[in-house]
Amino acid sequence: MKELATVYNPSEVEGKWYAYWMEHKLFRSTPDARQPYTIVIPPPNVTGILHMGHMLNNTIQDILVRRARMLGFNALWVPGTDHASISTETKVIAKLASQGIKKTDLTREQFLEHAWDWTNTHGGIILQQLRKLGASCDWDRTAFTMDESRSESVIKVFCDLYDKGLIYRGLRMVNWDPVNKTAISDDEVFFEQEQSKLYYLRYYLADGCEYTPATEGDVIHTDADGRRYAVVATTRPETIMGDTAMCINPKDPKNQWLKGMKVIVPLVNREIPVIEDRYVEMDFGTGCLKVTPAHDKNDYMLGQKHNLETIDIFNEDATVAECAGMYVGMDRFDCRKAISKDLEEAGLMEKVEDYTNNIGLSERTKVPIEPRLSLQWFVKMKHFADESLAPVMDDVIKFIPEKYKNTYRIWLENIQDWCISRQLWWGHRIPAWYYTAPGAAEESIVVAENLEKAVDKVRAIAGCEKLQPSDLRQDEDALDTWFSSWLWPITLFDGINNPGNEEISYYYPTATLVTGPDIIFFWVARMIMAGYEYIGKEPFKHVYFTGIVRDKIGRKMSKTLGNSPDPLDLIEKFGADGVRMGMMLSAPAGNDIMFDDKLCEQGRNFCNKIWNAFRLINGWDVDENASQDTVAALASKWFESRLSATIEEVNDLMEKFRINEALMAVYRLFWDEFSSWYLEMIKPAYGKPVDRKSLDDARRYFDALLRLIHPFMPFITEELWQHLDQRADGESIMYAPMPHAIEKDNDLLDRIELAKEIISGIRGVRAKKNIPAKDTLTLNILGEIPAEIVPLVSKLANLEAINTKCEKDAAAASFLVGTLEFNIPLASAIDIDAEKARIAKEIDYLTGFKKSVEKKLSNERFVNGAPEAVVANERKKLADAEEKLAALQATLDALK
RNA sequence: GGGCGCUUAGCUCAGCUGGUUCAGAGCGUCUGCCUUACAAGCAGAGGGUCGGGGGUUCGAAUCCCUCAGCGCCCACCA
Repeated sequence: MKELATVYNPSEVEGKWYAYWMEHKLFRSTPDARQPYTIVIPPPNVTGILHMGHMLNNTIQDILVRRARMLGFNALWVPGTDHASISTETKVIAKLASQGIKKTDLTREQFLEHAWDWTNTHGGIILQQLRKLGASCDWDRTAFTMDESRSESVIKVFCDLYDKGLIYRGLRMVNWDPVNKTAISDDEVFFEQEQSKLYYLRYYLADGCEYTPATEGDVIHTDADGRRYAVVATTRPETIMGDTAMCINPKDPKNQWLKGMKVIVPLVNREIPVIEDRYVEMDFGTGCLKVTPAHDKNDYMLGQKHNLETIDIFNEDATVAECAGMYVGMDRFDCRKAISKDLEEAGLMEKVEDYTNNIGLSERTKVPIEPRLSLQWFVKMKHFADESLAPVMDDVIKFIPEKYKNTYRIWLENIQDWCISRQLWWGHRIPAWYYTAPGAAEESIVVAENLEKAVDKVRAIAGCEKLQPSDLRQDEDALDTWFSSWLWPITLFDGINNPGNEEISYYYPTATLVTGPDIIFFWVARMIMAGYEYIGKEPFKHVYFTGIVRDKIGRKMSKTLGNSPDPLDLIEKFGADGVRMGMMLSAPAGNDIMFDDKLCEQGRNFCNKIWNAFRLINGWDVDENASQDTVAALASKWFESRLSATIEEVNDLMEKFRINEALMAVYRLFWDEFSSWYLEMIKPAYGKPVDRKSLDDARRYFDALLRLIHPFMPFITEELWQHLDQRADGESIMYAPMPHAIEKDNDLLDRIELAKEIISGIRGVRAKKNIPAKDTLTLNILGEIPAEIVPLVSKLANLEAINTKCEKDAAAASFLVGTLEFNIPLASAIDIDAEKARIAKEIDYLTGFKKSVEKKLSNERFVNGAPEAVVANERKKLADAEEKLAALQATLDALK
């Protein structure tokens, strides 16, 4: 065999094996007789690039898929991308802007052409990057939320829900961006503290209002002319033209006198009623709230509740509208200044205070959001919420970690209808058409999969037989991105267009969804809803929520902070396997991970460890005639059990999705048990050959270890697995079975642990006494150890003799394992004072320990109350302590 | 404001329904080693009264109360 470098070089092998896997279509899955194990990728934004969050997320998915594959499942990981309407449209607009093109100068068709160009050039870069990570996706299935099959499904579902009466068009208060003239979603609004003013405005009682005698506590304002008025505190005086009520808290003692009154909106001189609602905070301002249903979310809620009129006083660009009757055409902020001045001059401004409040700004244009009523499309959620709560609460769909069940439940219990229309072009266009029936005063709506069908539908209506396609006008809006994402696990298998087909029947429900808790509502919950609605089954069995990747001091990774490493640079530096391990080492489910390059370094070091262990085994010459010596035979028997123990542990941990702990278990098995102990046990003397049996055993264990590690570190394990034996072309560790646990010999495991402790004790003496490893020593045991482990201890501790049943030797270095004492006679005299001090210290500790145990045992309530086993155990502790103390005392006495 | 969660070694975290796998792991630190697989390594060592206080119990890192600090989600007071 050819000589291997002492350092593993990932870049030399990773590309090679990925190409090999692709060439032999090893990621490919089609339905067959095996059990399926399916994961659908949370589709990244089509124009996005790989960041650390993706690394974490996709590493986990790959680990799960690769493991399932080796466990004999027909494992499928479906990749794809999301059209991400808002984000992509924003990027395209920005790109056009840099070329001096405004979106408003383009037709919808022209814009979409640019968007598709952009998508096709930048699209899928992220999927290419995933390959560097080793992602074992079935690339032949790569999907896009806006490709033909997915689009068709989305439109079908829209029509279906509309026909079922679950989609409707209605008014809703949206976050309006007056610059882009579009509604934006809540998550695109960010809040900032702003120094603003609180204006106190006079609302005079309307003429003819019966005066209500003041009750105690009433705060009644009267001006110089004796006219009574209420005072309203507002940050937005420019909206008074839209006032349709004043609201007080019915329990507010200050404002009892206002009950049932009407007041006059200042400057506007319109009468509005005083309404009562507990929503109003009595302590804020004067306890009087002006209600402007068209321009505030809560006011809208009040308006609905109390049947108030809604006056929309702003245009799309947030200038004052015609219907306001005054300040028409003025920008909202100019209007605020003007109106404030006019109020002041009219004596209607009581006072102005400085005030700090949170104000919502558009993430895109940084201008304050204008809450605005507009006609939007909605999905009724009640029906869906009812169906999708129980499966999660009953663990039909298991959330990991479980705490998110709560979050999920609370959201569902307070669910609001889902606004699915967006004033965007990039996305699935809403399949609704408007037409005016002959003689009708208003437009009607028809929903259909396409224009042709829409026309057919319209013509079927009496009186509309002669309408032409050109008489129909399609809705301009696009659907919310999530309206395609929520179908993802279904549409990937064509379950909408082709219900009950082989693929959907086989791959659905999928096994595990790996995603972030931030999209539990947007995506996870809605997939569950769609799953039950369209397939009648849950979309996945498990949802594994990852944490957020932060930097090592806990800050979120962000472009502006520049604290986010480029994943590809990391792979370049540490190898994909090293980075994967680095990601996984500190990533318990649901916890944020503090990412540190150091962790990747640890991963890289582990690769190197594996590499060198292979070099060792690989370099041994075999003596075909030699038989296995007792130490190697024992080591082999032991390691088989030790391996099984970890296999069991890993199985258990993986089942609980404690992936980082599983990885750590494997890491320690390989590094400590296999490399530091097993290989040292069987290692032939320098220059000597190894016997055939020992080599075969070692290679067999190494093979098993590679398989155990492969899901975590696919590249190095493939490389070495291929080196380990002659493999046929197309053969891969990817399909080698995951090792199974055999029945463990627990007594043997205990005996070897004892041997290890003795060896460590001897090494400890060497370290303390500065005795080089190559100097042989004699070990005297004041008792016995199992004969079986004697040669093993002798070999690893480099002993020339082991004597049992020895007498105490005052001149020897000593140590205890359990209650058994070991002496090592030393050539040079031991430092008696130091030794005495050490032993005295130990006696001190043990005496204290003994006392506490005795105290416990002399407590009748403990002896009577505690379980038998616990009491027996305490007795043993006491006996052991006494034995140890006696031994130590004897040593101490001997030293004197 | 409502809800959820966290606080254990220098750092990142395990410790399930209270009692030998209860004080653990990895990394880091310290000491000694270039020992012929690996210095990206080997051997050894030190390190925490489990956030503070109180309670329940024979017994509490573990259960209850309380205080302090941190984080997340939702709703955001005009």
